[in-house]
Amino acid sequence: MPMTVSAPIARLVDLEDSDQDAFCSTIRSRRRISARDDVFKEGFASRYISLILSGWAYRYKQLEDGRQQILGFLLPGDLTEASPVNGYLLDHSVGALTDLICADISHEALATVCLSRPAIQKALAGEALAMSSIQREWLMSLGQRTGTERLGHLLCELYWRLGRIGSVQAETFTLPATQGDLAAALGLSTVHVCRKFAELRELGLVQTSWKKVHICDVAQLQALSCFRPDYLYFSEALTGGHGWAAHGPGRPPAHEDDIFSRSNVPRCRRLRSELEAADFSLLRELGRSGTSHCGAGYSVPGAILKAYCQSALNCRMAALSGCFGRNEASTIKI
Amino acid sequence: MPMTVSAPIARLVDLEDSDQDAFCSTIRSRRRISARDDVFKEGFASRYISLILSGWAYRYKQLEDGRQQILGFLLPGDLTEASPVNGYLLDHSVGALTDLICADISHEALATVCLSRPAIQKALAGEALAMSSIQREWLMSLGQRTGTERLGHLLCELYWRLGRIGSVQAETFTLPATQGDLAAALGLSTVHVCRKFAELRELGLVQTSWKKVHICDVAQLQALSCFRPDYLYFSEALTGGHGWAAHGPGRPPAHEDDIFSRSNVPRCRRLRSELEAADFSLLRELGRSGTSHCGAGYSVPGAILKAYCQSALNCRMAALSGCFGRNEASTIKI
DNA sequence: CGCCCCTTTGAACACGCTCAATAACGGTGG
DNA sequence: CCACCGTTATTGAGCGTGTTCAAAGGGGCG
Repeated sequence: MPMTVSAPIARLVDLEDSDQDAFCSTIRSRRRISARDDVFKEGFASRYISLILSGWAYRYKQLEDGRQQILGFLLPGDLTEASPVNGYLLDHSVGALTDLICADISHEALATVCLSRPAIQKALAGEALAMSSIQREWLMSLGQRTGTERLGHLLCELYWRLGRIGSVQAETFTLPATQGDLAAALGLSTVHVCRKFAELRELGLVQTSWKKVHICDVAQLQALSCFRPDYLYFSEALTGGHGWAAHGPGRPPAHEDDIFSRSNVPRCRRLRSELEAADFSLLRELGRSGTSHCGAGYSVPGAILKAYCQSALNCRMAALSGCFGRNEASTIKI
Repeated sequence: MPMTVSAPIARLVDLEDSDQDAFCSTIRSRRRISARDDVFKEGFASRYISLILSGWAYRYKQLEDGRQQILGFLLPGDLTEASPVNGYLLDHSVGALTDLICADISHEALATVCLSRPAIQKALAGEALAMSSIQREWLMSLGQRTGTERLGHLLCELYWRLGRIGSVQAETFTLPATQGDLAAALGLSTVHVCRKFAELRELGLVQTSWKKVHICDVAQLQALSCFRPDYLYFSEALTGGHGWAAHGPGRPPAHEDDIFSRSNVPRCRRLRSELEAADFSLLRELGRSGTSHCGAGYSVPGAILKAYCQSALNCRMAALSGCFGRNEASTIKI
């Protein structure tokens, strides 16, 4: 079966090729879902399990009066459910945070494969364990952690989970969730999430720009949030790996074939607003100054700028590195 | 295998006799655990699953600085885990809220039985589903519900779950958790739980006395708490049964062979403090007044008093009905 | 009888919320 | 290239829910 399917699941569960093939054979069809549409709706009977191939989704529940709680985020490679039980009524909905592509797996096919492939059965049980564990950690957050800790903890969780699937570069990742979404997840108001983001920024722990989050000091952010990666059940975490180092260089870069690429298009205005006078003098050294179509600015070879950003000499600019297109050879105009 | 084992599991999962026997054959040993001791400790490898035979337990997690969050309550008939995955490190602890008796089940034996008994496999999957669903509902509570709603919702959850196993009589159940425990579960302070209990009492929705909770108006309490029993995955709930009526008369009374019986010993002082002048005149009609060993008081045949209380003519006294010993023939001295 | 745990109550305070206004940004159509 | 629109982010002020600290009372249990 197609590469694009086996890639996400391979990252998640360490299956052999033959098991991966068996798993992929259970896929019935693929769906493309628009951002903010529902993948599954509460109250409906569960008819199949979906594997997220690209994009983000979120589990949520709603009260009659409209209050909404996000119960967890689903990243590429995640399953909407981890046990092939057919027909029960869903107690929560799953919505698409971004446009997304997912593969639908019938319960029956998966159950059958589980019988002949104990490795898959075990992988699913492990998935269920991890999902459940993350839910418990969220309970811990909502019940005991302060606003700052909650936000920091969520960022750490996403940092690790995204790192696992190769979607963190230079300590920076894309966060398609709005502050309103984060508020619904953290049990806070939108305004408060904004303030807590500002606090983390002032502490020098994170930097944000246009749906990108840069973690300046992972260790310190984790300490502040009482975050310990054990509960995610990553082998890297258990063997003492720490942060980026554990999933960095060795892995292939993320295969961004989803809608994220849309927000990767560099926008002149956005980039320029992030830069200060000091940065422009540095840029002048890197490239050749000139006048771009965005007005007065600088044309810098993408590869050079990217290398410069990733050197992390300038922390704030590193946060921008994710904004550049994948084609490093092209010239970036700023 | 012994009745005392099959009874709780039979209530939980609707298994045939032969399946129940198979399930019971997986039980390795029984343990007796003192209140506030741990059944399982976070960080240790999972070596077996425990079935609670009597008493209450609770899942919890702790932060380094001591903050503690209760993640859920385990009632008689509940399993500490619902998937026979061996050897992973536990991400949370399970503590004994009361003295408790539990049966230990080895992962291997259970996994083997699951292969030959699909009904058991399915029952376990259903258990996992229900546990997970309750966790999600708790996330909803902690994230979105106000203090009053949270407390009300928890009481409703316990009312239904206890009713399912026959531990609710006359809309009244034993609640061994202290207000401090409830606070740790609801993400509130002990003081606030106390105040919210007072609020529910003033609203005439519940009544409390010595570890007993009486729900005066289930429907109204559920409405106040945005509680809908669907998520518990009880067939009674799904078929439209409502409250006590669904699990009442037909079922055998709870077999209270646990430490709850300790708090069932009627204490003169306690009972008398709950009564008012009007009650004493009623008591005089029911029994014969006299002088008990607790000072001036009344001797009332237990059966008569119990019947009186259960008639629910006097709501407040109904709350006391659970305080009487099981031997209805004996005379209660008040 | 005395100790200790649990509950209850009061007062001051803080975290987080609501309301409201403004700014920033992306997308769209002219 | 620009103006406009809807969404998202930011900031301020006032307020309310829930917290902390402290003290007193009730009840079980040794």
